[in-house]
Amino acid sequence: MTDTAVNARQQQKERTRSALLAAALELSQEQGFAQTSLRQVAKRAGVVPAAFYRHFESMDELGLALVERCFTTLRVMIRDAQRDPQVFDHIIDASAEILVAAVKANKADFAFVARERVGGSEAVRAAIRHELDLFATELSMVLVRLPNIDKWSPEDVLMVARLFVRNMVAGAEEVVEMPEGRPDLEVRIVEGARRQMRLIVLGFKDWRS
Amino acid sequence: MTDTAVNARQQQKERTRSALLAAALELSQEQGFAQTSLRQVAKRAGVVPAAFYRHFESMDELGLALVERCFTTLRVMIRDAQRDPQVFDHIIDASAEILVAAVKANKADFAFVARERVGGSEAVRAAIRHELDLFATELSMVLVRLPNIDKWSPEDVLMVARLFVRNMVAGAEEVVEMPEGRPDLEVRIVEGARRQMRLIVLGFKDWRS
DNA sequence: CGATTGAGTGAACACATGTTCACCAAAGAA
DNA sequence: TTCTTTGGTGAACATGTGTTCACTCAATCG
Repeated sequence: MTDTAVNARQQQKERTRSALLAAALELSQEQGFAQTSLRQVAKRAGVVPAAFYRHFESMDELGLALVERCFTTLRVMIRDAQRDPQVFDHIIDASAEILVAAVKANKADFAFVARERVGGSEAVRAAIRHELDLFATELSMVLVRLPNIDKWSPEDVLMVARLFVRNMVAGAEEVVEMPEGRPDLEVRIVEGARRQMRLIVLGFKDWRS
Repeated sequence: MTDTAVNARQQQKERTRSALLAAALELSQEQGFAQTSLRQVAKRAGVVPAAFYRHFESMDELGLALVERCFTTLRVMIRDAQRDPQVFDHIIDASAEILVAAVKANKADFAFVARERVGGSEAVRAAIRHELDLFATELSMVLVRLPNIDKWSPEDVLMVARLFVRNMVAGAEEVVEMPEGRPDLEVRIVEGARRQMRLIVLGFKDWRS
């Protein structure tokens, strides 16, 4: 048999595994991951508590799987955005809108990352920080191709990449906390984020050391 | 009797109240406020669980009291720093060191604010966000006296104030998460924060609209 | 086909939680 | 002094928790 066989056994297992992940993500959005219990997750996934252990050793392991899944989603999105040349040309002006659109489309994922980045368990926190660091490194490889920056030292490029990531996370937090059905607030957030990005970029050409 | 009378009754009450607050702050630092139970707080404060209710209606109310206390501490610190004219003259270069020193001196308070700002209960989160907004407003009144900025629109000044507060919070988070006894990491954080601030400031003179 | 594997069950456990209640003893008021 | 107020006690409660165990029964294997 092929390893992507229509193996009903594995298929069913994968289905309840995603049900557990989805349930955990939902509950995290409602009350935070740390306040979410194994039993709640199992119940919402339509499964008995003991069955949880067939898929994860503990809630911590479930949390790490969730982090991984969120960042894969996120990474694909950023990659697609970068591929669009029009976006790359106006990277600063566009990035604010892209961010808001991305966050809105995957609100649950971003909410999880934003909340558990600082509030969650030690293991989950460390995993998220690591992923964000990776992000900053990737971003610095994009930034180094921008005018003015191309002559900076690698440390400075990384510094400004971190500054961007930090403000993206903060922007994501704002969108996540945004009440439902308030498009006026949304444009305010986009506008504020864009201005902050532009202000930062303005300093590029005068940066030394 | 005067209202600051050596009233043994009130005195004792106030003492166990602070014991409860201190216990809650300690436990928050170890495991997060949301994961801290009423019984744990009572036990560490050396009191029976039922006694908790003589001081707070719920853990949520205790959390709000903690937020208030943290920000009063913080406000005093910033006010003292502003009063020093030497600091005000080199506000940007100094602010990074001040921040790190302040965070290190009141690590528990800052850790609480940083964590519960996004991970805590709805009520606690709202309270912290409100206090931080107040902070940004206060800061904008300081910033408006700086060269270049004095002609900006009020919205733009507030925007840059928010940018600063956001990065201060992020810097505080870094210090809080910093492992014990790693002074090398500390200077890296100070240096990084200072560079980011300087980069932002560089944009001031070219800002328009 | 019969044997085996393994995802999901349901009950039980030992414990921690928030909240209540009647009670106590000391501080303060009369 | 006696009476009242009140911060703190200890026991009890109902409920939610993580984890275990022997079990079923359908999909898979030989």
